[in-house]
Amino acid sequence: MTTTTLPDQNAAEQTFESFGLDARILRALSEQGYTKPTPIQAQAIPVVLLGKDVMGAAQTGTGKTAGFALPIIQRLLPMANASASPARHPVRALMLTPTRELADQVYDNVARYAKHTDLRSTVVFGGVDMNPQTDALRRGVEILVATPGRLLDHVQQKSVNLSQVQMLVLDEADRMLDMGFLPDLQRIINLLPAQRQTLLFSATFSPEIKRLAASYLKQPVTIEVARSNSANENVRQMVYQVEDGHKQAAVVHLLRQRAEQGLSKQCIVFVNSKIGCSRLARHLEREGINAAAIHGDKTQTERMQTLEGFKSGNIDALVATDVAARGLDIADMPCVINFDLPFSAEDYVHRIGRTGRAGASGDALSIFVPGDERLLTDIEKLIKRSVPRGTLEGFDPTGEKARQEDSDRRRQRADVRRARGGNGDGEGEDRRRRHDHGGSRSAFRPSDDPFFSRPYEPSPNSASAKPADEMIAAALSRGRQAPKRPVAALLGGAPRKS
DNA sequence: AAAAAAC
Repeated sequence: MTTTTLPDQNAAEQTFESFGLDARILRALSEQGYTKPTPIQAQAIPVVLLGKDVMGAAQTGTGKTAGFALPIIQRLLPMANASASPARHPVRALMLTPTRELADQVYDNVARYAKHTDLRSTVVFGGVDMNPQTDALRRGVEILVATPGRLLDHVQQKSVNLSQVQMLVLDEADRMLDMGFLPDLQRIINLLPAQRQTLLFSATFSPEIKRLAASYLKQPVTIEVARSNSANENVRQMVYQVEDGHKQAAVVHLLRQRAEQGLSKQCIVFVNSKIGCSRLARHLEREGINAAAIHGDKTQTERMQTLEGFKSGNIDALVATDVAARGLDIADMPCVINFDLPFSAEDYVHRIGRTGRAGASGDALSIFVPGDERLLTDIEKLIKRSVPRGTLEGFDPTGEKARQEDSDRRRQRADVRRARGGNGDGEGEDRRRRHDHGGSRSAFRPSDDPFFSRPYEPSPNSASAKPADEMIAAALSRGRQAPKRPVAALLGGAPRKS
C-alpha cells in the first residue's frame, strides 16, 4: 500500500470559498454558521475533491462529517436533476456507520449541506419500519447513509441498487470492525464498482484497519488530526476514588456539586452495562435529577426520543452505554462522567470526546473503585498523561449508603415484579417510599471513614494510590506478564479472543 | 467483566 501524506495546510487562512465549493453549498454553510474550516476539513476537502482515496484518523467533534460530505456533494452536483425519473437517481455515494444514531446524524448533516441543491439523500438503519425507507430508496437518492445490516436487508429486497456507487465512506471503521461488521462490509463492498473513491475514517490505525485499507483503498492519502481530547488542555480530566457500592452516590454528589457551582446541568454519564445504565438513571431520577437511560435494549423510538429530550434540554443527565460513546454529535457537552471506567482505553478517549469540542471547555470526571487500577493504567498509557486525582468535597458515602441499600431493595422488588411479567425498567416508581434525610438536599456529613475524610493522597501500599507516572512505570517494569492478547493477534493475524 | 447491529 502506497501512502502519501500531504503537508499540513495552513488551515488558519483557509476559507470554504477557497476550496471552490459551489455557491449553493456555500450558502448552506453560511446559513449553518460555518465560517472557517476545521483542520480536518482543510486537509480532507481538497483531497476528496481530487477524487483520491483517503485514510483518515479523526474523531467526531473535529468536523469530520463536513470534511467528507462537502466535497462529496460538490462532486455529485453534476448528477443532480430534480426532474429526472427515479431510475436516473441511482445511489452515487454510500456512507456506512456503525450505529444507528450516527447514521442519522451523518444524514442530517448531509441533508443540510445539500439543502439548496437537487441532490437527494436518505438514511436507512435497523430498529424501525422498513417501508418508509424502501419508499425513499425507490424514489431515488444520490446519497445514502446506512448501517450495514439494514442496508443488506434492503439489498436483498432489491429496493436499492449499489452498482452505480462512485464514492464510499466508511465512518468509524474501527468501531465497525469491533462490532463484527467485517463480513457485512465485505458483502456490501463486493456489490460496488471496483472503480470508485473510498474514504475510510477510523480513530485508530490498528493492524485490522490497515488490512481493511490495504484491501479496499487505492493509494490513499493519509490525513491525521491530533486526537482532539487526549491532550486537549481545555478538558479538565479528574478521577475520584470511592468504595465499591458508593458509585451512584458519588455521581449524585458530583451532579449536585456542579449545580451548586452554577455549572450547566447537562451531562452524559457513561456506564458499562445496559442494566447498570437503567439502574443509574432510575437512581438519579429518584434523587430528583432529570435523567434518562439510552442503550441498545431500548427501542429505536425510545432512543431517539431520549436523544431529542437531551438535546432540547428536557433531560439533564443522559445515562448511556457505549452506544453513545462514539459519534453522537451533541454540541458543547460541558461534562462527561464515567460511572464505570470503560473496558478499553480507546473508549475512554471516545467518551470524553463528547466534551471540549471546538475549543469549548469541559469536564471529564471518572469514578474509580478498587479493582479499576488496570483500566486506569491503560487509559493513562494511551493518553500519555496522568489523570489528576480529585476529592469529593463533603461526600458522605456512609449516609448515602443507607439510601443506596434501600434503593437496592427497591430494585429487587422491581426485579420480582418484572419476573411476574411487569416492565421493571423505569416503571418501578409507582409506589415509592418517602425518605426523609433531613432536608430536600440530603446532607453529606463528614465521614469517619479515613479514606473519605481526608483528601486523596498517594499511599505506599496501594498501587492505585500512586501517582499515575509511577503506576505506569510500575506496570511497565512488572516484566514478563502474559500479554493480554496473543502476539499473533497484535500483529493482525488471528481475531482477538481473550 | 460489555456493548453494538437485520429480521
